[in-house]
This record gives sequence, C-alpha cells and structure tokens, in this order.
Amino acid sequence: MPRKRALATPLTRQESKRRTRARLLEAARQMILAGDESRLSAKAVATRAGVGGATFYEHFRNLQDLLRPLADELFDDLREALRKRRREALAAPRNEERLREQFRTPLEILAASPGVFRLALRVRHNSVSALGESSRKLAGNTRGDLVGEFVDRGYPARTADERRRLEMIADIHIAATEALALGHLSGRYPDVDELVDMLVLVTRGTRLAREWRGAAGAPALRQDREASGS
Amino acid sequence: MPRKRALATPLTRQESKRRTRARLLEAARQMILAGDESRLSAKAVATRAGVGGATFYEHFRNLQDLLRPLADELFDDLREALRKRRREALAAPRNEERLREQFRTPLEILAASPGVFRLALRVRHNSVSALGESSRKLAGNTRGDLVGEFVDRGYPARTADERRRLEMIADIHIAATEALALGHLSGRYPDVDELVDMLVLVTRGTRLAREWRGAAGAPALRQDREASGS
DNA sequence: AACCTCACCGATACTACTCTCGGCGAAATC
DNA sequence: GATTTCGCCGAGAGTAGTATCGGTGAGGTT
Repeated sequence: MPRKRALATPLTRQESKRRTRARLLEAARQMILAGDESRLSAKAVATRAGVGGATFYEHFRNLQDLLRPLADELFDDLREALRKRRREALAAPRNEERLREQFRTPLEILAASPGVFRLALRVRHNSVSALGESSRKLAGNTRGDLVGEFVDRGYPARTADERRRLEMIADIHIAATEALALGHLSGRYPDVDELVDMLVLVTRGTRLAREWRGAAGAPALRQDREASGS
Repeated sequence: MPRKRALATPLTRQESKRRTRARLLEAARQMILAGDESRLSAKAVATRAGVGGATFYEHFRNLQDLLRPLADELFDDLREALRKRRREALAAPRNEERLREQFRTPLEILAASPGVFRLALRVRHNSVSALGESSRKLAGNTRGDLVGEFVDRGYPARTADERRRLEMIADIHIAATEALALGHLSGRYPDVDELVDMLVLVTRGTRLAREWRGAAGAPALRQDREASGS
C-alpha cells in the first residue's frame, strides 16, 4: 500500500522534502565555509538554496536550529579524521619516523580543510551561536583524545595533578599545531616538513614531563636549573 | 582672546563635546569587554552612553569609525604591557629563575585583563570589523617582538630560513602561552607556577633549534633519530 | 542685550531581517 | 476521479539598526 510506482520522474513528497532540507543545509554550509558567517540569515540561506523565504521555516524553527546539527556535522567530521589517523599511528610501532608522521597528519588534515579549520578558530571564542558551542566541544574532545593517547604511551596519570599536567601538554600541542597550520595556510610556512620539525622539538621538551615527578611537588624542575648562555 | 572665564560650573562647548565623545567610547569599551560585541550598534552605544541616537553621528561617521581607535587603544595597551615587561626581563641577568619570570609575566598580564585577552582571541579570525584587524596587528607585532628577542639571545637569524624558524618558535610560544592562560582563566589550571613549568619545558625543546643548524638543509633533526620508549 | 554657533536630539526615511498566514498545486489516499 | 494532505511560497506584519535633517537652547561673540 505505500508504494505504487517508484521508477518514474515524479518525486515522492518525503523525498522531495528531504532534498529541499539537504539543499538548505548545503547552502548554509557553503556560506559558512566561504568565511564571514556574520551575514548569514534564514533569508539568505533560503535564497541561495533556491527556495522561497517561507520554506526555510518549514524545515527549521530558526537559524540556530539549522546551525546546531550543521556545526556538529562539520566539526565531528574533522575530529573523526584527526582521531582516526591518530589511532592508526598509535597502533603502529613507534619510532622517530612514526612520530613525525603523527605530527604531519593533523597538519595536513587541517591544511586540507581550511574552511572548517578557520571556522573552528573563528567561532571558538564566540559564546553565542551553536557554532561556538560545537567548536569548543571539538576542542575539548581533541584534548581528551590526546590525553588518552599520552596515557597509552606511558605518561603518568594516576593523580589529578598528573592528569591536569597531561591536559596542559595536550593544550600546548594543539595550540602549537594550530598556530603552525595557520601559518602554513597563510603562506608564511610553506614547508610542512619544517613544521613537523618544530613540533618534534616541542615534544622533546614536553616529553621531559614524563620522567619528571612521581609524587613530589612542583619544584622538581625549578631546582634543576641551568643558566642559558647568551 | 580665546578664554575669558574658565572656573565656573558651566562647561565650555569644547569640553562638553570631548566628554560626550569619551562617554561614547567608554560605553562601547564596556560593551565590548562585557563579551558579545555582536549586538553592538551605534544606537546601543548611544543609549548606554546616555545620549540621543543622533549624537553618535556627531562624533563618529559610523560604528567602525569608533571601533578603529578604540581597538587600537585596547590592544596597544596590552601589547605595551607585554613588551615592557619583556624588555625588563631581557635587560636583567639571565638564569633559570629569570626565565621563569619571563614566562610568568605574560601569563599574569593576560590573566589580569581577561576582557581584552578574550576579546583578542574572539575577533582575531574575524576578517570584518576594525577589531579583527587590530587584533591581528597585535599578534603580528608580538611575534615580531619575540623574534627580536630571540635574536638578541643568540638564536641564528642570518638566512631567511633561520628567520622563518624563529617566527615559528615565536608562534609556538605565543600559542602555548595563550592556551595555558585561557585554561587558567577558565579555572582548569589554577596554579600559574605550573603553567610556567610547562612553558619552560617547551623552551627546553625549542631551544634545541639554536644549536641546530648553521647552513644545512632541514633534515638535520630527522637524521638525529631516537626511538621513543613505550 | 542682541546675535551667532553648534552640541545635542526627536523624528523619520530606508534597509534588512524574522517569522506567520493563507492558499496553490501536486502527491497521497480513498 | 474525487478528496485529502502537505510541501512550497508570496505577501506582509513586526522588529531592529543606520544615517540624516531640522530645530532647540545654552555657550560664545560682538
């Protein structure tokens, strides 16, 4: 009873609605990735999608209602890509070349989707709009993913102090990677290998945190001084 | 011939206008630092400043016209604070404790002006609005300042490659400092000393870049491999 | 005192958006 | 084939901001 003919040109209502919705989402996605989401509006999305202004509201209650799932989708894709590659890298035998690979991958992924990457940076500190929320969720998840990885690699994470420290290391690595990826995108740092070099150097430093302290207070490092020559 | 009496209660026109302008600027400043500059508008600023809507346009051609000098002022203050303290630190004899001081200062300055700091992060990647432009100028200047410092400290900067490398190190340090400062502000990293520890560790790594290469190509580090334990 | 200047402002024309309403027409149902 | 459903849409009421204009009154000038 549901279907009679389904091979001909005329669309079913369900399919038709699905497509219109998809077109609205796609239009919004393009506009967002094209930069400047400030001039995003229900009207503009509808127009770009080639549908009437009122149709927008047949599919979404308002702009935020469209943005929430869209933002989740955009950022989840990015996170999944990053996560997947990291997991692969983790499974493989570890040596210096592997480590470089592990740093190169996120740089390449970020460089390969400059739209989403820039979007994430742009909206991260904006409290309003579902985009900001979703971007922060991505950042938090990425940090969590990284910390999990550190633990797998043998960094200590028994006490709250140790875990917080791992979060800091993760934050630093994320920030460094993002900063360098941004420089790469802006053309200042064309050579990705060179960026990897720098990230490896950073790791050389933060890796010291591993054998750093079992239970002592903070001053372990401060004791261990070394005058840096001019 | 200009002045006759200037001691009484009535304001001169000039003074009156100056004050109104200052009130507009102050209103805008507060609204911006209070977060959410998206709902900033000429009208809103005027209302908050307690003046009529038309008065705004007696002082500024439009909102951007007000934002430009305001943004410069906001960020220049921050930059000057950072720069000044860094210069002091640079002049002093260098040892490990000094280095820590040098890292603690920017963290404290950023933590002390969370409004401007968050503002800078928020608008940095927004191409529109004078705020974004000014924030990027701040970031670029800070990077330049840091590079200059590195050179003073003996990092090589003869070739374009070496200079670019210093820029990367500066970018990483800025990004790491900002990321940790943000974590501090959000309550995740309450102890500033601990943040300084982490920054010192990062330096341990990036410092390796100094004795790294005189004229060779990039692979110097890649050669120097070392299998990282589990 | 008479006159001029101008900082301020209410009113307003314009623009741009949000969301609803009534209805058209084709798919779905009988 | 007749009837119902519903995806779509043009029109429009409501809201909000921009920028201008003419006028008012107190500072400033003679």
